[in-house]
Amino acid sequence: MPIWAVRCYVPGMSEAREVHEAQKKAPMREVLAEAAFQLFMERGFERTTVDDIVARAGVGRRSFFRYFPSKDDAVFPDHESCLADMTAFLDAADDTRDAVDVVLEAAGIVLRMYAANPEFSVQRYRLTRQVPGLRTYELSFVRRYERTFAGYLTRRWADAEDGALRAEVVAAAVVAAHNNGLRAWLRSGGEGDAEASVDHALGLVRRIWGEAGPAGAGGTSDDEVVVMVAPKGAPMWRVIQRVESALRED
Amino acid sequence: MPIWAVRCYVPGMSEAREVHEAQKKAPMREVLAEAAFQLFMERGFERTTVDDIVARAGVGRRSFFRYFPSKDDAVFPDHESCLADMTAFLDAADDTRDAVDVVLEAAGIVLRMYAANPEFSVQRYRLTRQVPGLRTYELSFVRRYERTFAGYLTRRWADAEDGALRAEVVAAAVVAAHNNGLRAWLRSGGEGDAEASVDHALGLVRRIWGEAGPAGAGGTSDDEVVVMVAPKGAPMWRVIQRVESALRED
DNA sequence: TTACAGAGGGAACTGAGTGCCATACGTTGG
DNA sequence: CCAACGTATGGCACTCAGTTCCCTCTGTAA
Repeated sequence: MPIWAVRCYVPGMSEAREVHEAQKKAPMREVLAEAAFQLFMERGFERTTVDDIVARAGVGRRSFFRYFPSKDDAVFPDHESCLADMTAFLDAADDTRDAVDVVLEAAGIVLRMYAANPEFSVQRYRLTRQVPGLRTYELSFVRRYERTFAGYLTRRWADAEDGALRAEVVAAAVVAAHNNGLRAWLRSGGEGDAEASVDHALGLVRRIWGEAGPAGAGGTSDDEVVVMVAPKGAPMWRVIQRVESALRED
Repeated sequence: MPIWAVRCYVPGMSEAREVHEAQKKAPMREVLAEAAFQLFMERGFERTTVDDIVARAGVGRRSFFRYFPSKDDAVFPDHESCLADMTAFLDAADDTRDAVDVVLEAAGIVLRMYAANPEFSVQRYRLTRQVPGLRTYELSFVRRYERTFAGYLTRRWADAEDGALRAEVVAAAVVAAHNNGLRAWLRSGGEGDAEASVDHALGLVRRIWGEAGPAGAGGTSDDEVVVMVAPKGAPMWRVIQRVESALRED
C-alpha cells in the first residue's frame, strides 16, 4: 500500500472504513494531499506547481485552495487537526495533576501523529529539510504547539511568581526536547522506538521542571526530607543529578 | 528626526558619518527600508506593494529585490547582520568561560539591536503582531538565533552525556526567556529598562543551567560545601530556589 | 578613445493566491 | 413531476511577489 493512502489518522477515513462502502469516492482533501505528496517526491516541492497537483488529482485548480490555504499546507495536512486535538486535551485536563506532566502527555499527541505513519513522516522530514520554505512553515506550527503549552501552563501558574515567564520557558524546553527526540527517530529512518527516543529527551525536562521531583516520587510524604551536600561551585545541573540520585536511593 | 533614519546600527552609516560628505546619497538599501517602513505604517503591510515602495523611494522595482530577498526582509533589515555579529562573537568566545554565560551574553547582542532604536522596535513590534506572515518570518530569524546558540553549546558540551539534547533545550530556554523579557519591554512602549527586563527573565535560565550556580558564586573554592535539606516531594524549581538562598547566605 | 566592470532600470514572465460567477447535483417542498 | 434552494465544484480573470534577461549609465583603467 502506498504510504500516502494512510497519511491522515482522522477517525473513520482510512482502510478501517466499512467494506460495503469501500468504493465510495475518497474525500477530495485526501485525493489532493496524495497527489501533492507524490509529485513533491518525484519532482521536488518547488518544481511542482499547484496546476500539476490538480491535474494529477483530476480536479479544478480552484478546489485545491478550498481545502488547503496554501501549497505548503498540503505537506502538513494533519497538523491543524492535531493542534485542535491537543487544545481539546489541555482544556479537558485534570487541573490537580502535575502541570508539566500534563504538557508532556500533550506532547505525546504530536508524537503519535508522527509515529502513526513512520514512512510518510520520514519522507516528509527529508523533504522538509531540503526546502527552507517548508522548514519555516513547519516552524510556524511548532510555534503554535509551543504557544498552546505556554497558555496552559500560564493558566496553571497564574498565581505563581513569574508564572508566565516560567510557562514560556518550560513550553520552549518541552518543544525543544520533544523535537530533539523526534528528529533522532526520523533521522534513523523511523526504525527504532519513537516513544522511547522522545521519552528519554523529555525526561530531562521532567526532572527539572516537573513538580513530582527528579525521581517521580510523587506519592511520598511531605514530612520526609532529603539532605544533600554539594561543592559550592558545582554546576546546577550536576546538583540536580545529585539530588536525583539522593532521592532515588530510598 | 524620523525614526526610520536611524534604524540600522551598522557602523559608520548613520548621522555619525563625516560632515563633509553629508550630502552624499544615502545607500539605496537604507532609502528602500525607510520608504517601506513609512508605507507599512501608513497603509499596513499587506496593502503596500513593492511597486509602492520603489515609487516612494524613487528607484526601479528591480533594485528592491537586489537589496532585499523578499518584501518581508524590509521589515527586518538588521537581523541578518545581527546574526552575523552573534556568530562572530560565539566563534571568538573564550572557551574556558561558563558556556551558558557566553550564550546569555550573546543574547545581549540581539537585545542591544532592539534597544538601539526603541521607537522603531516598538512600532515594528506592533506591526508584526498584526501580520501573521511577518510573525512567521520573524520566527525564522528567532530560530536561526536558537540554532546558533545550540551549535555553540553542542560544541562546548560535545563530551557530556546528552550534550546535544541539553544544548538544544538550553538554547530554547534562553530564547524563550529573552523574548519574554523583550516582549514585556516592547509592550510597555519601550519606556522601561530593556536590559533589566531581559536580565530578570534570563536569570531564571541562568540559575538553573549556568555552571556558576544559583548565586553566581563562581569564585569560591571547590572545597566549600553547602548542605541543604528539602522535603522529598518538593518541586525541583523550589529545591533550586532553596539551594540558591542557601548559597547566598555566606 | 576604447574596454571593461558594476550599479541600476525595465520589460516580460512564472506561479501562488483571490474574487466572482457559472454549473451540476442532491434535497426539500409543493 | 417540478421548482426552489443549498452545497460542492469548475473556470476565468485578476493581483502581486519574485525571477530572468537584457539594456543603459557611469566611473575607471589601459
